[in-house]
Amino acid sequence: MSLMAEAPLHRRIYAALEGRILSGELRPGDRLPSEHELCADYACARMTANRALSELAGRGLVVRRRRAGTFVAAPRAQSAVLAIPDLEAEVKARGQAYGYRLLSRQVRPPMAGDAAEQALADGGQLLALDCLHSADGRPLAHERRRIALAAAPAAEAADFASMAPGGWLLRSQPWSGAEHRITAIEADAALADHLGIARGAACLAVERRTWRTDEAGRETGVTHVWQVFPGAAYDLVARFTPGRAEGRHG
Amino acid sequence: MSLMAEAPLHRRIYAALEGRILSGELRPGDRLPSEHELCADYACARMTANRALSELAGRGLVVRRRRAGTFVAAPRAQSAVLAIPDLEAEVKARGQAYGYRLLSRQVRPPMAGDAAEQALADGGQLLALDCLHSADGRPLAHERRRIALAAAPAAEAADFASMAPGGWLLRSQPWSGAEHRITAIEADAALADHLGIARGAACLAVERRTWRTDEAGRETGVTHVWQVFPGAAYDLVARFTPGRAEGRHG
DNA sequence: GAGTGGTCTAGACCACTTG
DNA sequence: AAGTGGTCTAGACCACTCA
Repeated sequence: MSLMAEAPLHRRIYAALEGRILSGELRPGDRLPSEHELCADYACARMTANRALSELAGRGLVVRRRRAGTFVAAPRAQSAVLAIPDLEAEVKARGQAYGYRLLSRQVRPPMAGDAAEQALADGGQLLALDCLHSADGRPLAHERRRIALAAAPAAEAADFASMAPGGWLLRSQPWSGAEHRITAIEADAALADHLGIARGAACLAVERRTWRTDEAGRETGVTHVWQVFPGAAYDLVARFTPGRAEGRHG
Repeated sequence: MSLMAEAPLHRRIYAALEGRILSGELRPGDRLPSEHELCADYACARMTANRALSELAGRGLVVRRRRAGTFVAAPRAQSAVLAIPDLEAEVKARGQAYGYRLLSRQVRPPMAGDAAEQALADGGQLLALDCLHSADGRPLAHERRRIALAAAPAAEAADFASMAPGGWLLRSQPWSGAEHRITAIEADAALADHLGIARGAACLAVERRTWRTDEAGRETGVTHVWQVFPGAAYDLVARFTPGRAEGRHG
């Protein structure tokens, strides 16, 4: 029935096995055909069958064990690909006018009581920015940004009065890992004022920590940001598939 | 210096190239060595170099174009792997006592005004559940669950008075895709009562839609759930790496 | 001990695309 | 037209581990 007969053989094998797993015909713990059996079934070389099975394993749908065989992976994990967009690109992609305003800028050492700043700067200087993003003139997010100047010295000369730090960092600073924390908070007086909402209104807060790993495997903090969105104005959307998360960005 | 000399060759090639990208030595748009050049550099067969480059492409770090070559991918996308755990497993993993209570259960057709229910049931019957999850006796989440009985007929006989529907569905119902929507809301009177918080308090709301794709590529809705967490009691954490998202679930 | 997956080789043909 | 990646073959040796 399918018009996909032109697909590469390794992909057809992959798709056939994936279909049997996703449909429930093969259940967690069930054994898949061995590479040898697939070679016979599809009249192909072992590398071709291997590639299909390896890709299933890479996506977490199956587990491969020497001597034992290939098995459908455990109860499918709940992991999702969450798109956390660059705000400027996101707003423009929706056809709205993007606005940006720098509220404050300081170069200073980390504050004594702030563990996050201490961890980021590790004794060095910090660039501390507060700024506001808007879409079609309506406040979209308040951003509290900290950049470790030891890791990104060029940030000190960058013109963050006219350019949001997120996009600049993304374009110019390599990074190797990051962590998000998403939570709901109530707007305090300052946030309510900046975002034009009632004090106590529910907001979505996204905290992001970004680091770089050097050759020796040591992690160096690059930036730390808290973005707060009015709850009514912003959703985060995540798509996911069984097993290891998979998705396109863009 | 590294003690990783025992790693497979394709992985060493992969790691070397990944390091040059993540360190910033190779910048977006830069060209990587061709497969032929890597063969010469590492004294290996072309398939081995191909595997390293293919894996980089699979993770979104590079883009490969015939005749042109392999290039560092565009400005690294902001996509993260978000772990959205099965609540029971998550609570128990934290060493807390998990509690579950069914608040209401109905088998009925979709409600006239509810587009989400219409889309899920498509004329068929619906199992509508409201329930409450708790950790160490404190309310953790209110769950409003809808299950399409056409897609999961076994749900009608399942004992959701003593067992949360999420885990049962995950274990017994195959699925092929899902979508999350995360937002901040203020607790209404009923939510405040169930969760033991003040009316108007900020809450994290996670809406999840899960579907199954059949052989013909048609999507059939399986379940739709809204989970609401007290903002102060729950965070979602996402980890990510440049390019295509990658992560472990567990 | 036998069968599995993990890796690798040294070729091959093809499609595509770009210089 | 030439060089690139995409795919595939028909072998090979090894490590592991389960029966």
